[in-house]
Amino acid sequence: MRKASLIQFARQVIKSSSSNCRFFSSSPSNNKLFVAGLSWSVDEKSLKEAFSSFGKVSEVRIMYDKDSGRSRGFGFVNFSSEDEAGSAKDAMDGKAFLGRPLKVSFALDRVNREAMSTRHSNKGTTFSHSR
DNA sequence: GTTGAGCGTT
Repeated sequence: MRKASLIQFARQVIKSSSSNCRFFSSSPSNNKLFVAGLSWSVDEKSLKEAFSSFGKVSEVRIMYDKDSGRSRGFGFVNFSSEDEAGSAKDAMDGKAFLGRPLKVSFALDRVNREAMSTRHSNKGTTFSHSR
């Protein structure tokens, strides 16, 4: 048996069980990585360049503050495979990036954009009529 | 010009 097969086996169990994946894997997410401890001057392309060295980065999302426009100091990195995500996490977690110790862990899937807004079917009232 | 644990749409 291979250790890679163990991961694939875990994924099948995750797909089979809707929410019990926490018991089979230490990672709540497969290829989504939560990156914190960043400097406030770090942007998405910098993190992508840093993490793409360990694997194929599919998406990089850094959270910014809408009140000040500056970065909140944390973000998310999506990898093409969980193996690369785990390698990047194991490699970048605890290391330093732009002068600050990096904190990398698996991300919690907070929301799916596909199921986000579809509730605007309510079109009976019109606020534009206020005068 | 600032600050420093965290899990999301800026």
